[in-house]
Amino acid sequence: MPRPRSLTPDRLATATLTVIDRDGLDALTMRAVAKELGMATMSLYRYVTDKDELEMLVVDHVLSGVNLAVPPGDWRERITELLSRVRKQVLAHSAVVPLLLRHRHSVPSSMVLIEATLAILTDAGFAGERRVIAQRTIVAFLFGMLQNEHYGPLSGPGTAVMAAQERFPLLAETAALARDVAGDAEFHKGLAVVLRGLADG
Amino acid sequence: MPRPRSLTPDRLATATLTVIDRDGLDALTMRAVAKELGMATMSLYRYVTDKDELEMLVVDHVLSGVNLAVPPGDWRERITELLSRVRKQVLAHSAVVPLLLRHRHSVPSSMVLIEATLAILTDAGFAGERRVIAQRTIVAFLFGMLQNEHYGPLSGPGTAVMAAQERFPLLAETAALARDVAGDAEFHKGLAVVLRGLADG
DNA sequence: CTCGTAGATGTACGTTGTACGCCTACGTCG
DNA sequence: CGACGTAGGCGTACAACGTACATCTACGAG
Repeated sequence: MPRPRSLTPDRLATATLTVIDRDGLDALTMRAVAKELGMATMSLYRYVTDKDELEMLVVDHVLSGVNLAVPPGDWRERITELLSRVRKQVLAHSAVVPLLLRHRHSVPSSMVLIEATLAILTDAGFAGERRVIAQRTIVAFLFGMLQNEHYGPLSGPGTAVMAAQERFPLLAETAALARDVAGDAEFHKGLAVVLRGLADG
Repeated sequence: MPRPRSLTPDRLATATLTVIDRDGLDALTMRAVAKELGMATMSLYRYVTDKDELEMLVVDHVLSGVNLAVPPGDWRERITELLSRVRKQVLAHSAVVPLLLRHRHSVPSSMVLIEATLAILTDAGFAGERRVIAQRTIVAFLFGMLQNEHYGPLSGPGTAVMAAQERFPLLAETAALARDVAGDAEFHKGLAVVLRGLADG
């Protein structure tokens, strides 16, 4: 009846994502988002109950950008395609990774994502507890790997430090090798391991 | 020469962990830790440069509690034993999980843990890039699964919500099944999948 | 006993999330 | 077409946080 809303959840999520992408996660404050939208800080609270809900909006927005319609084919290729799309979408906004890890269980789009994964698995003959384990293992790998890539990329300084550790010879040797492994290759080869294990189970 | 230090890093980490275990992660403030130690807030800064370093101290302390001397035997059993110990140790302080995810790449004890894993893998004949992938995949699984268990345990309310989703039939069916899967079983069966995939590679 | 050094502390400031109360613009109804 | 009630928008204010800074103090070495 009264004054209409001037913001959509999507617009709010987009503005928040803009702030994060431009200035980093530390710069994500209610004041910064409000300024980005050209409105007063407290006005945001007409749309979210607190900052956590704003963060969930962003996470949901990012995950919603993934195209879930993977072409038919071998189930392993389909899972690989789906997860690659998620990874690509996430890496396009890498500063949101910490938020993703925290809120992925609470956003609607993650249910959509899980349903898509389960559809592929079901098509491939997975059922019952075996499907539960498959689903959870795949998701654990996906987000574990995103975490690896975000906090400790093989090409990053951490690997260099490890390569110089005389106290840990295997670590040093492995880290030296790892510096030449691209993130893409790491992800796909790791995923291949998981999928092979699923196929043989 | 002058006044000796009254705190060891270990004592600082223990006090911090006490606060976290007792009052939760939100209650982790410099003031709370100082009170726990019976000293002034600013005194902590003689031992850490900022709060992040305090958090790393805790993470390192927790991971250091893992006994890395796994008995000889089949490499898959050895990896399973090692990861189970890490998991057990972490679940004994489950409120630190978010800190663990954030800081695990920056603490010394994680290098020790990686070295131990690499030793088992090397014994089993893993080498070169294959060992790099194996290591990273195992770690991704471990922390991805801990994340799963912490933020969205199969026995938790999230699963109940999913089981009631009419819009997502597969999700609902799978979630209903999942409620009966214990965390232990989930972890071990998922790990078995990963290890099988590694063996066949 | 004295002294220099580094540990311990108290105060204070800037930043954050957000509770609260007021003002205002709009859709609806007379 | 005008008055009204409702919900959106906003400004102020506050408590809690991390931590910079200046000061005081207790100890080991001489």
